[in-house]
Amino acid sequence: MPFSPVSSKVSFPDMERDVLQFWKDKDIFRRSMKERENGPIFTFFEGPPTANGAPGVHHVLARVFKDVIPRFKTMQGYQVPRKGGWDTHGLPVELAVEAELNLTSKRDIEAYGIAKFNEKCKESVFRYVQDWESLSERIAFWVDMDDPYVTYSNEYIESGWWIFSQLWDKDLIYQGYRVTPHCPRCVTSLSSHEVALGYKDDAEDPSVHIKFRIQDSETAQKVLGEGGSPAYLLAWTTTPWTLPGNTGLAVAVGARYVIAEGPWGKDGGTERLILADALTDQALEGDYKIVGEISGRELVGLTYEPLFDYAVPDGYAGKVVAADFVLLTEGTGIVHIAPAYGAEDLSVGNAEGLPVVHTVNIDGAVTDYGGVPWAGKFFKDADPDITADLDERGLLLKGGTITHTYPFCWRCDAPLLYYAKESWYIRTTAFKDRLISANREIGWVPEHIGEGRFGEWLQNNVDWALSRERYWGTPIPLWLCDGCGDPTPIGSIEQLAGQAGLAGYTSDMDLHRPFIDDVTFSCGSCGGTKRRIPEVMDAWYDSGAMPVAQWHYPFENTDVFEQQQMADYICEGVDQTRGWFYTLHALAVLLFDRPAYKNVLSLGHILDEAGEKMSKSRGNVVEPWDILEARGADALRWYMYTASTPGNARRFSANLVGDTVRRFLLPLWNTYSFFVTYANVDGFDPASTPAPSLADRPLLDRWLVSRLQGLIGSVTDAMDRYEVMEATHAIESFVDELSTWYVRRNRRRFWKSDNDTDKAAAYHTLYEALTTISRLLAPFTPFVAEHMHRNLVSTLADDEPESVHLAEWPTVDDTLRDETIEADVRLAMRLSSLGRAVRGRAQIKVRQPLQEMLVMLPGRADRESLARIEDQLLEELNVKAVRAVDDESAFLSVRVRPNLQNLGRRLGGDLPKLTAHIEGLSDAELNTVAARVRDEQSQELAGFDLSHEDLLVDTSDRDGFISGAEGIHTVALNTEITTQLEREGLARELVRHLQELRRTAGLDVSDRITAYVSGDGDGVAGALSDFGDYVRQETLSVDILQTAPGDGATTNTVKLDEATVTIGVERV
RNA sequence: GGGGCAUUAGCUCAGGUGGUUAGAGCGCAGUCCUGAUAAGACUGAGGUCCCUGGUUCGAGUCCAGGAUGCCCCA
Repeated sequence: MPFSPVSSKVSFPDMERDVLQFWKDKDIFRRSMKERENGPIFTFFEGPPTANGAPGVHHVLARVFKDVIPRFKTMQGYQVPRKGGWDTHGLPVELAVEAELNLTSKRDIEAYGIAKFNEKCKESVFRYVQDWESLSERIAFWVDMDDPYVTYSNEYIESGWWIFSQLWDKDLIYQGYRVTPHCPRCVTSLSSHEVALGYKDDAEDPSVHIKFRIQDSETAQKVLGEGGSPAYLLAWTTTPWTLPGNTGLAVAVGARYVIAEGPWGKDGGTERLILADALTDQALEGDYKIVGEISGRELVGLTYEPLFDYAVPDGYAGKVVAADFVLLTEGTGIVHIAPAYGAEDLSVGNAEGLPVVHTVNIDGAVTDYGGVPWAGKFFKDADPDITADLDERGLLLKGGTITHTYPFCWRCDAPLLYYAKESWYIRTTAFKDRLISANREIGWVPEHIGEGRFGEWLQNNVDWALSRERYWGTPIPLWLCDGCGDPTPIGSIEQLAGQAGLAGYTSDMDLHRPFIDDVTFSCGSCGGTKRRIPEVMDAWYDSGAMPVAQWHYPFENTDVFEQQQMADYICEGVDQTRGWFYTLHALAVLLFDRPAYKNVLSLGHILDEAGEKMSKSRGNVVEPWDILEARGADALRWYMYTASTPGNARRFSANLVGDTVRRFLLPLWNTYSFFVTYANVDGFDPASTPAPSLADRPLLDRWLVSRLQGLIGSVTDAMDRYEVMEATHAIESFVDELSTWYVRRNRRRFWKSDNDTDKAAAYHTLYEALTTISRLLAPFTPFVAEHMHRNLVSTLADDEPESVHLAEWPTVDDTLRDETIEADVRLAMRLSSLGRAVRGRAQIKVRQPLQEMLVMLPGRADRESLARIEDQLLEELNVKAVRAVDDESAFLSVRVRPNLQNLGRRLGGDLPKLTAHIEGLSDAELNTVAARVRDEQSQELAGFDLSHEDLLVDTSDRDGFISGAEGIHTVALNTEITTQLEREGLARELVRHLQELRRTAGLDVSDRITAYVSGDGDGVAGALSDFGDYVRQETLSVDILQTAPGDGATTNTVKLDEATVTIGVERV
């Protein structure tokens, strides 16, 4: 027995566990890389997960897509190193530990002790590492986990330092302001997630319209024209406390503004106000008139007197600037800008050179500038004082209150303020154009992300705020002199150790806070002491540094780094667009002037069965382990690949994965099991049974061989384009045709008793298909592919690879392709389907033979095909003859239509003329036209010269005929049943019952029997007299006795053609 | 508020470059097959391709606007 038996009853999870054990025993993963050592390198970057939480289904999604491409490339001969990694730093880790320790603020953390706190963080990040590793193994995600990079290691940090010093040397690091949501009571920044927790819809705030007096200037005169009364810019705000920090006003350049004149002076005198035309009704009351009109563009560049002079630089004049966020739906179309207290304010301010002026301390108290009466008050409490002061000075147009949405601290309920803090930046905007052009070198799947989400993001690039006032992260390697402020960036441990006057350093120290904070050295310029700035890096910096830092470059592994510095392929969820995809890209462009990766697959999110986001709070999270236990990893993987375009969000449930098993894995397995069962019965050994040459094989064999070559081509092509779904869909339809057409149509060839060339051809053909499929499937469903390969290939010959994952990817042999045969079989399938439909409509079951099927085919090629597929149709549809007819007019009416694909472009607007002409033709005329088309002759219609390809001919049923048509093909059945046909039908019926009885009797398929048939009616006797040999042959009956069954027989009573018949079988 | 995606059969989803009668799986109804057999095959019903307008001889497909849902960023 050449092959291990394969039961059609299979537990995929059990089978997979065996395969896993085999991989482990034989070290297949490592060998799959080792054996390609001399192949070209295909570089994959693993985006590191954080192991402080358990992996979920969405991680499985990412990991199976990460896995499939490297497996494919490995089989193509590439060496695909896959270094694993762990992301270990960052705010989420800190927040989890904070919650665990019941700490609620940075003050708490510092009281607890940074060293102890960071120790807890470090412990927590590998809490679920076991889960991650076992899940990865179970789903066959092959990645090197023996030597992963870990972002908290000193080596990794040191590489991060090196990158920092490189950027510093290129003058790409600077200190600036960054606006963050800030709680004045907790004295801490909040993450966006925390901010989202604390919004209140019913916050009541002041709503004030403020007048900014325009300074006299040439520009002002030109814009405003002549006018005696003072002119003001009118702005609106809900945060009067920010007004002392105002350094600019923003307008919309495209909008129309007006000059309104009215009695708005302190003593009722006439004043002129400028505001957006669209908002005059909303903002102004009482008598006023419009005296002029100005475009927003003209306003830009005007200057105005600051409302308060105590905080702004001496002699500073406010500037009118352009901004795209100015709304014309509320306010005045002129927006008050305080760069210290708003993110948009700050970005406009940075772009326009507006100073950042703080008037509130970090604890929320108004700064004491000496003499401000409201100094020291809580910032919100100063609103009335400020408003009153402005009113006093005639700068308040109107005051009031508004109820709107405002964020509060989710912990202490204090109103948040958006507060500009000093922060360290990477000047990515200096490379904006290069970031954009480098992006064009990247292959995005789906394509739209590159131009859309990612491209837009790069277009709107702002400098990367690098520093975090936190604890558990890569310390920023910048030391400043406490005397003169002179900076020293540190690019390596060696450099640090070599500093003069070094203190607090030991060679084996942990580079994290707080230890690194104690390392100081002397300032070369002034003799002062240099201390590290307290901030740590944004954790995204770590992940973006991964191509460099995973190798501890440039301190080690320079050769490896140079080989693998640019990824051929990366893959993550779409949420990484502005995360890892960006930080990789930004650092690569800034450091190396090239993209970090050549191809990127961006995956959509996983939703639950109802289309809702999966989350713990909703309780709709599907556990990957449950599915793996029930259906297996191949099923889960195949579902991920086939269910939807990878970039789209997809719904997910255990049921959907179950469908995959039924639809794909079981038919595949059954085909495999079928082959093995009969190959073992016949002792078929592919090595010792000579393979008949292709020319000696029947048409269906040549079809399958050709079809298989086509499949290899399309799967390879799709995978080269990273179109995983396209590749898997192609395999799916092949397996479907293999199972439902090839195997079904050829079953007899496998179970007949002669061991002839035909049988050898069948075995070899199916064997080649199954072994090729196992290789094509290896990247997608590595388990079932392995099982098939090992059983069908490895065990037979020592020189065959012992694992499918060590085998080579199949390549197309064009000499085996035959388009004609593929067209033949497509036609056979289509005509069979039509024939069955006709039988269904006529209510004549396939078991009943019929005399004749008429087939009307339009093209010469199809008519030639028919001759080659005739025998398939006879058998499949159980008819005695298939006849091609030229003239279907007896049972069909003809329809002629213009071929739009040809004529649309050629005739354009004249097309309706032709359509109308054809519609007006009589049946006879249509038949003439159709006949010419069929003979492939050209003709003239409605004045147009038309070739046979310009017209399409098809048909529809006439009353009283049973026929079926699909597209251009039509079949009709002769439904007359003669006595002979009826007897043959009965014989087949009898065979079926006897076969069933054989099975009930538990007989082996090769057992010979005596059959008994007795009962009333002479139909059966007639059938046996005409078709007794046929029945004997089919049922392996030595004798058919028309008597009551003997004692040893298994019997049954069945209805045969109205008659009741007792049948029996007995082994001889 | 900005950007991106999605919306196609009861459900889950496919549908290069615009082209004739819009497909698959599941479910449903019916039938068949019977040496893959607690499997399998086929047929059928089922569609306002989210809405409105535009471009075009022709729009599920291209353009504009809108609706709903999701994601990212404010």
